[in-house]
Amino acid sequence: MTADPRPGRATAQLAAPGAAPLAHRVPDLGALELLLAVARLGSLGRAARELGISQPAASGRIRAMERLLGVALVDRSPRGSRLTDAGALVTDWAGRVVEAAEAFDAGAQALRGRRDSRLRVAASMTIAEYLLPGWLVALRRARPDTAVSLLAGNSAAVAERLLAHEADLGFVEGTAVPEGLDSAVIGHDRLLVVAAPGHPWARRRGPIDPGELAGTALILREPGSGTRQVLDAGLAPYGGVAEPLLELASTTALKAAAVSGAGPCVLSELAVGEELAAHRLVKVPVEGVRLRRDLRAVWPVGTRPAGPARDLLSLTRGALE
Amino acid sequence: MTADPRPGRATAQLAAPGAAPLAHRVPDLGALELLLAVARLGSLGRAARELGISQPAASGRIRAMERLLGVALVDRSPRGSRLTDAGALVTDWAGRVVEAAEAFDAGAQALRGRRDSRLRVAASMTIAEYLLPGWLVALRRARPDTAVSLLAGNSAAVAERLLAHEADLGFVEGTAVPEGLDSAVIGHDRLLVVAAPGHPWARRRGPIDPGELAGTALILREPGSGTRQVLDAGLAPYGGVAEPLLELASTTALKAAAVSGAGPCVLSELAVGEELAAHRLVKVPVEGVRLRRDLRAVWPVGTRPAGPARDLLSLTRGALE
DNA sequence: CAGCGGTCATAAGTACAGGTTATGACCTCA
DNA sequence: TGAGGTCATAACCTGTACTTATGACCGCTG
Repeated sequence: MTADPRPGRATAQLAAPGAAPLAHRVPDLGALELLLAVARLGSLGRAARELGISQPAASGRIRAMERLLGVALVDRSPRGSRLTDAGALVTDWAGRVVEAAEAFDAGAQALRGRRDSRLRVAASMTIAEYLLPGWLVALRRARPDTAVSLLAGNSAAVAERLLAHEADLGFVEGTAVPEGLDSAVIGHDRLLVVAAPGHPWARRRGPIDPGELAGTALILREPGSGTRQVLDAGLAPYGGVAEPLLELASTTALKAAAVSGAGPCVLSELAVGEELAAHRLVKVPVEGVRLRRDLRAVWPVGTRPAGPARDLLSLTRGALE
Repeated sequence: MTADPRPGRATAQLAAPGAAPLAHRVPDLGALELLLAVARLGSLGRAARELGISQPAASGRIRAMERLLGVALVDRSPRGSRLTDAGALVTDWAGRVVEAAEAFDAGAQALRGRRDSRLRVAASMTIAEYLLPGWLVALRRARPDTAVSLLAGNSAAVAERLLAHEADLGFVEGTAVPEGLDSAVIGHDRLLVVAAPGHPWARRRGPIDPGELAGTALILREPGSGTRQVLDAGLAPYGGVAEPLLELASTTALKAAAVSGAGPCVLSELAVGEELAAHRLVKVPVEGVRLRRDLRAVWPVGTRPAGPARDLLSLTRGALE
């Protein structure tokens, strides 16, 4: 991924908010996990046992977390521990962090997976980034001993792996299905125009029209990337996209630039769920242009997905609109 | 928070998947933050400087993370570091964890907030749990030096604080606006029926009807809680809700029980976004009954929200459907 | 009432992860 | 060729989080 072309600028704004690194103000994952266990089991000792640590360790960790947050989290009594009101809130927030960490873990395990793993998945970047981790968490719950390996690349690479029998199931986005593959549409992905809440476009009343979009300098992925192709095609009738404001090579960099207020940006709705919910980015409605593509599961013609591949495929069905 | 009434059972299933605690398989928050900084800045040294640590520390941490994940994450070159393909994937997953941690931090800071803070917010549990952290992250970006304090309770408690001038802005869910308060609807919340993917209801073709829902033993919040009231009211024409399968006092416990397959469960759509996306729970369509309530911002009559309260209020507008 | 089984807290000792500074190797560019 | 950037290695330090051992408290039960 290319470095941000203007290192100092966008960066400073992003790094500003907390000053001190996040890690010093947020308990570590172990502590959050422990808190969830305490909430669920109603006892420090039992929670400790579940996580494989001693009771005093658990006691100390919770206390450290309470000191860090400056709030009592659990009411200790001689017959168990219950969450305080504040503890209930904190526990829910902790749950979201742990869920994200589980998705991370599921993805990481698949990434590390050896060549001889049971289920070998090849997926396009967008799907691998935003959808697969969730599916893998679900798959691991359903089939705990399925080892998955993951290879991420573009459509051509996915097709190549499948046809070489180096992957059992593939996922691609885009309009055309590569030669030699059967496919099933499992969902759709729309491109959104988003901007920081402070940007003029965020305050507009009505939607913008394609001509205006085409005439504005945007923050975009590099030409040739999936999202860029869809945008180019969609805006071709209106003169094509204008010279980009910035061209970045990763979705993360794109979002960081947009959040920092560099300008409006176009990317997959899958990539910005969190940012929209947290109101760090705002959706800008666009009228009269359909920026949308299919998400497909693919496999070599003839070989109906079976076993774990079939399980994973059925998980993805109906998971999306 | 009530402890899970059947400690061993539901627990074992939940704890099973990874065996080893998550924290040992996922890098800590500091490492994830560092990785994001490297991705953004294109250099280990610069990332280290941004986080206030030395360059060798950053180098070592990234290396430790690569060893943990078993994958090369960055390509080091004498003129900077770029992410590998795998690194780009991991960085995106890391971004989601860090985002969740930021929301946690924003909430925690507000919770700890002293009485004399600038903006004092009182909110109902559901809003405090699922929406406020995101808004606070956004608010901190817009107004970095606004200190916020948060008090969570039921509608009556929120009203009390506002009328006693111990809070500047409140958020409540439910149909009736407490006496003496002005309000603005900022969104809606629907109750969903959800079940584990393995549950029979998850495989149904058509929607279930209210009579069947009323006749089935469900996992519910305790009577008197906001979600329970809405459900009771909605199902009253059909004979009211059946004797619950389980009655739990926290949303987290509810979800844990449902995920573990104990049975279908009814809760706010706000609470299950993650679980639905990860396919750990499945939405069960219900026909002919409207389980929905308004989410409102409230303040004492006469006192139009001003200053930071006004900022926060405007953030919430249009953030939801 | 004594004693058992459960809770949590405290204390003392150890191990290691992550930090530091100092230094060196490598590349690029003026 | 030397200056300025990159990253890696080495030796050392420190604090955190763990361990085990113990004690205080509560409630149930014989």
